[in-house]
Amino acid sequence: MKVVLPDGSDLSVAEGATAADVAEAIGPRLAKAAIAAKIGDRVVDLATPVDEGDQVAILTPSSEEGLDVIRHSAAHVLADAATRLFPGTKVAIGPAIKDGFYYDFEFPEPVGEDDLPRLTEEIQRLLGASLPFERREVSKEEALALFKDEPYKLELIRDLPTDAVISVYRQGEFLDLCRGPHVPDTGRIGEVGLLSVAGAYWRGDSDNTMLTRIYGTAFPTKKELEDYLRRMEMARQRDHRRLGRELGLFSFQDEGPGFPFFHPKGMRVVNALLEYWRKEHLAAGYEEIRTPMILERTLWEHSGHWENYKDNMYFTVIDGVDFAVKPMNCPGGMLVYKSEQHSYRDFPLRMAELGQVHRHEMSGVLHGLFRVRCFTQDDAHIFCLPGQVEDEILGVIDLIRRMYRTFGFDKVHVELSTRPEKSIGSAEMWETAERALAAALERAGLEYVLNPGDGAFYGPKIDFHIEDVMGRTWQCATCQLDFIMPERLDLEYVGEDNQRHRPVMLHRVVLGSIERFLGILIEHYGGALPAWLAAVQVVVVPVADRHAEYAQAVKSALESAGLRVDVDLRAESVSKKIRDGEVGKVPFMLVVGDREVEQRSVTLRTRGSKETRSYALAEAVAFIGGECEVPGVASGA
RNA sequence: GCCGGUGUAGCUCAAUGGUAGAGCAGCUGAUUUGUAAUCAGCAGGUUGGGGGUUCAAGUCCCUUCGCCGGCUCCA
Repeated sequence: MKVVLPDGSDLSVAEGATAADVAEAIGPRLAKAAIAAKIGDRVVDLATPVDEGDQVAILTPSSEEGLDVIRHSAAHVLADAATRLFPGTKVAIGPAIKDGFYYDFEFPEPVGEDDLPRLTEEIQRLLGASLPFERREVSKEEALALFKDEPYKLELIRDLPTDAVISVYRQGEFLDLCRGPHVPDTGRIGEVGLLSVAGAYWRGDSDNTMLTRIYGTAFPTKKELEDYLRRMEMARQRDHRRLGRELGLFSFQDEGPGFPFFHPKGMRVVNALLEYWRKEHLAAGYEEIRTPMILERTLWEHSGHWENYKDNMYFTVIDGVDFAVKPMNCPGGMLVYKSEQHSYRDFPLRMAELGQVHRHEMSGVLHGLFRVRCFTQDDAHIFCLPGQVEDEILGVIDLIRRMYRTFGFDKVHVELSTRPEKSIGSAEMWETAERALAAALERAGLEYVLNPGDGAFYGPKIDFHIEDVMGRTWQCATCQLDFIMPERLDLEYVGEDNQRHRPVMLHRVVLGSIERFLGILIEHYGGALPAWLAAVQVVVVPVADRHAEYAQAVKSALESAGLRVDVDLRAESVSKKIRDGEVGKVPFMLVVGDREVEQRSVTLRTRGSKETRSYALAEAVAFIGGECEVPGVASGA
């Protein structure tokens, strides 16, 4: 009989052959590397028989799918080790995930990070034993009997549809309910490392039991595992919380959990970022407004926030009247809109607001600048005619992509989120809004993923995810279409027909949260921000005290050009000052000594490079000034 | 919020239940330095807060606060 290989060629194999036989027939090296196979779209065990005409691909650990198989198998070995070391342990689930795997357990005694070395040792012993993975298909009754002492497995089995094929895998002493596939034996898993222990609810529901989750990862070779651990360590080195402190940008205090404090250098960066932001928004036809932090409760009741968002809001009482601290800027922006009459001729009206919002996040989710309780949204509300909606969305998409490219975020992936359970407005309104967003995406030629039920409570949204240098993705920009709040807050405009109409409103952010975006940038650049964003752009390094006066003159010249400059007058060696400048991620350092004083010049050293170059002072100011120029469209000046 | 971990000087970390220490940073002084750490000295602490056990607590117990990791990528 014949099977079809991925390159389209046919391969003859004996009747009753398995995927492993196919691998063998292709070549001994492939057979050795093979860990699973793909028949059609199905990933299967190597022991799976193939049929006449099947599309067969052999999986090795070098593919994503192959890695998933070895990691999922590693999870089973972890469960084997855990149940051996801690008798009485109940097992839950253990899938492969991005970059690794986990397994959830209910242990009879507390198990923590300290137990990982023992578990790792046991895993290594099991890997060395090359225990075969044996698959068996069983009836539901048999499955229930096999797992009678495993409450979580029983729950899973009971939830399976009646016609489901139930398979179990055994390796060593460990039997697990599992769809598979797995590697042929534990000797084929490669190198396994356990990473961390954490709590996790059974099925992610906080009403359920808290289980102990052990995270790990597996790679075909020790080298790859070590590379991975090194990359993790690199990401740890780039942690914005650490860099933020070391670079003196911001801090967190016990007195304000989740509320960041920005220090002078942090504000320099924020202000540079906002300068860029304002340039882009001015050019894109936005006006800027600012609305109050605290507004009356009744407003939030009208807008629907009270009903849908009050668990995340902070409240206060002023002169016996209930007020709320704003968690979003839209109602305030809409009051600005309502403060005067509008004509269709005003549209589209683009009102931006760098609005600081407060949201009561659960204490356990706070995380540096990434998840805070107080942040600045680069918000805007666009009021327009129904017929202008698509063009406005396209304009927003264009602005988002242009601004992201400035930071090297060239890859963007897009999601369209639809009506959530908790929401307001009629079904028709939602349908119209969802269709409009989809249409704009089609016109922009952007591919997107549908994310049902993840929209805001007042309307569907398009989310933009960026990818940083370490391959992590972040949702930042969002563009939401809202027919509902204009209705609830009774917004109007006078149309061409001299009648009153309801405007359509778009909510959108580009950077999302200024604080979070800064955190992303810090990690993306490893603290070495582009010169235009750097808190200190230039350090002037006098060689000896007698050069201090000239160094100050150099500083003044640079500052006159609008640059952020420090001069290092400490009685330290040049080497020490250079080192501190490098550690401080300063883009440019200017060394001035006898030579420079005499020639009215400077010697420039650029961050990360040992090479130096001499400039006349005026040339240096022009050059560095150019390098530090805030990007963006020319403001016309 | 929940589970686990953790909390010692500004930072990174030491200290069998028995006198709280080091490096860096800071300050003072000396040094005047040419591209990633000059030398010396000084100062720095209610060991997160509160309570308890003990002759004795940084260390053990309780409680509270902060921080760190995690809380469906579904056998």
